[in-house]
This record gives sequence, C-alpha cells and structure tokens, in this order.
Amino acid sequence: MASRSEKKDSLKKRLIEAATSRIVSGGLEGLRARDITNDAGCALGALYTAFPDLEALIVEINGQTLRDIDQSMQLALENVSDIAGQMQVLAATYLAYARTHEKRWRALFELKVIDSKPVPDWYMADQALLLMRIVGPLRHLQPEFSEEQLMIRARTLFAAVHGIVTISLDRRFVGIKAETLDAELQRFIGLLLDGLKFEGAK
Amino acid sequence: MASRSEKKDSLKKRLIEAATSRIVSGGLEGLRARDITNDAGCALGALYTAFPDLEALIVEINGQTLRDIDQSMQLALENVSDIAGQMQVLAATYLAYARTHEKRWRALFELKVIDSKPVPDWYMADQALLLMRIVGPLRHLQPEFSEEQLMIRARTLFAAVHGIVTISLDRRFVGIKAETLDAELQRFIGLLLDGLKFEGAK
DNA sequence: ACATAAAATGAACATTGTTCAAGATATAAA
DNA sequence: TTTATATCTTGAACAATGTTCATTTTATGT
Repeated sequence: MASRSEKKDSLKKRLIEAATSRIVSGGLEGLRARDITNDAGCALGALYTAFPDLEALIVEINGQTLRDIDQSMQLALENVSDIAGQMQVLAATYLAYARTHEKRWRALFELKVIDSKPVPDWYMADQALLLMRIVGPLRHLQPEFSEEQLMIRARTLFAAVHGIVTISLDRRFVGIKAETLDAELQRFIGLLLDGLKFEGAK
Repeated sequence: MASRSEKKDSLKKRLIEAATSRIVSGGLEGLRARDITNDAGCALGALYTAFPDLEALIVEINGQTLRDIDQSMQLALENVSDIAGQMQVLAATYLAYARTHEKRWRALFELKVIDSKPVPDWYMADQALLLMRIVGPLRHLQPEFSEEQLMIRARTLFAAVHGIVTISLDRRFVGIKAETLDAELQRFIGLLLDGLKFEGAK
C-alpha cells in the first residue's frame, strides 16, 4: 500500500478530479491553485510536484475533454447509415456537447497557448482523432480527394461548425434563440452538402 | 488651454494609444496597467480616472478594431460588382486582416466577457455594421429571405469564416500552409455559394 | 532499527489590478 | 489678481495570484 509511485499517481488523479470539478462549476476563469489543492487535500506546493505548473494540469484535463467529445461523436454516429445524416449528426453533436458541458468545452480554447511551450504531441493526436470522424463520411462525398485533401477539408468543416457554435455561445455576440440555432446549423450543413453534391455533378 | 475636459480627453487618448501600441506588439496577454501608464506618461491611478477599469480601456480599443475591420471590408468591396465575388472578397479580407493585425484582431476574442458587466451597446452596434456587409450580397443570393433571416444567415456565414480563420491562426491546432489556407477558404466559400445556387434552383 | 533518498509542506516572493488618502491644480467668485 | 473650493492626479498600500524552496515528513532498502 502507498508506494511512492502509487501516491504520486493518486495525487495526480485527485488534482485532476478537483480541477475538473472546479472548471465544470466555475470555468477556467475562476480556477485557483489554492482551491484545487484544498479540494484535493494536499498542500499548495504539492501541485508542483505532480505537474510542472498549473497549465500542464489544465492541458491534461483538456485532453480528457477531447477524448470525451470523440466518444460522444462515436456514440452519436451509431445507427446513422446515410452519409449526409452522419455529417448532420456530427455537427449537432458538437453543438450539443458544447452546450451541455459549456465551461469544460470552453476551457479547450480559453487556455492560452504560449510560443515557448509547445502543445504536447498526444494533444495534437487526440485532435486528429476527432477530425478523422469527419474524414469518414467526407470520403464518400469527395471520393476523388486524396487523404491530405480530405484532412484539410475536414479541418475546414470542423472549423466552420466550431465557429458557429463558438459565436453562438459567446455572450459578446448578438445571440439567437436556441431552437433557431439548432435549425440554422442544420440548414448550414445542408447548404454545404448541397454544395458538395453540386460540385460532384459538375 | 488645458481645460478639465480637454485634459481628460487627452489622457484618454494617450492611454488608448499606449495600450493599442502594447497590444499590437505584445498581445493582450502581455498588457500591464503599469506599462500603459508609463508609456502614457501618467500615474498608475490615472488610468482609473479615465476608465472604470483596464477592461473598459480594452473594450474601447476593440471597438476601434471592429470599425477598422469594417473599413477594410468597405474598401475591398469597391470595384467588385458580382455577388459571388463580393462574398469571396469579404472572406479573404477578413482572413487578411486577421493575419496582418493578428495580435490586435486576437484581442477581440481573448478579452473575457463576464456576466456581471454587459457588453456596451455601441460595441454590439459596430458588430451589426460588420454583419450588414454580408447581408448586402446575401440579399441577392436569397431574395426570398426576410431581413431577420438574412441577419441570422449572415451571422452564420461570418461565424463559419471566423472559425476557419481562428483555427488556422491558433497554434493549438494542426496548421496548414498559408497558400493552402487561402485557397481552401476560397473553395469553402465556393461550396457555400454552390449550395445557395442549388437551393435557389429547387 | 537506521540511513538515505524522495516527497510534501506552507511560508515567503514576485507580479498583478485596483483603491484611496494626501497633495496638486483648474475654476470661478471677490 | 487673489483666493477658496471643487476636482483631478498621484503613487504607496492592498489583496489576490502562481510559483519557489528550505524545512519537515515519509517511504525504501539494508
């Protein structure tokens, strides 16, 4: 019981749990090192024995969020066989996730990226995983595309949906009703699908 | 010379200038009240006689940025008569602005919006101005849309382009080459225009 | 049981935005 | 012009924060 590495793992886990809980309830904004260590039942300095700094802890949590989103996507895609429907479901699921886990989702993008410390490789890999969910259906819609072209287009489509979701949940922008947003996002995807169909027919 | 209100105006102007300069060179991240007041040649506390707090000063600057973007749009639209071309130009101009004035553009979205203090009305109005630039050409593409529908769709299209630009300039995401991005954004707009054409034909 | 290496501790530090009592200054009346 | 008053300006002090590090505690191997 309680070997050195076990204790360190347990500390890490408790810190991640405490920080996640704080982010979910109060957002990244209100996250304080002292609150986290209090909740985790350890000293302030202990955080810096488990992680290089507070940011590293947040990156860890953001990685979990990415995987969580991917899981939601996977789940939502089950039992949707038609390609267009899959694209619609992906967009709707992203919006639903952002809405349901707003603070946590927001933390993904609120965390400042500083040039000096590069984003970890595993983080970028988790991201690529998400994009692959879009590449799947997209491959059927653009069969002539290379894998690289598919990745770029998937990135573009994700970015577009992400922008719509972001601006809609951002109080800095003129808001629209929730139902209006749902319908508008679906129409927007419909527009893109029509565009793809049109291009295919040319 | 130097009446009370004149001095206050001059102080405001110097603070805005100093802060803008700091944002342009070091980003919102590195903005410090002490640096601004040093540059402006006033005491630290003077900032709080000219603005309620640092945030209010930043909001002022962000407002100027919005108007600056709108001006770029207006300029870019001159001599572009065809509707599709106008949409392409608007998207390209937004990307170009974000690239050329990255730190300043970024400040628009990095500033935290807190529930307690609502965004000023004039800020929302500046935003609406920008959206109207999109409504113009869009009205010709969707003549059956009501004004409200047009505003919603314009917001959606702006958000989509904004998302693409944002993710492309965000080092947190997998990057693509600059030329690739330019071409991809234009293709994306093309896709949307095709979608609109297709819908119109139905 | 003991020695040693590792980890946990929390007081202290540096850096912030913000406040406010004290001093400086513009304005208007005499 | 002089003077009284209202206003503005000042910067030291404050509170909140992430991070460090000498000291104490704890686990490991002999």
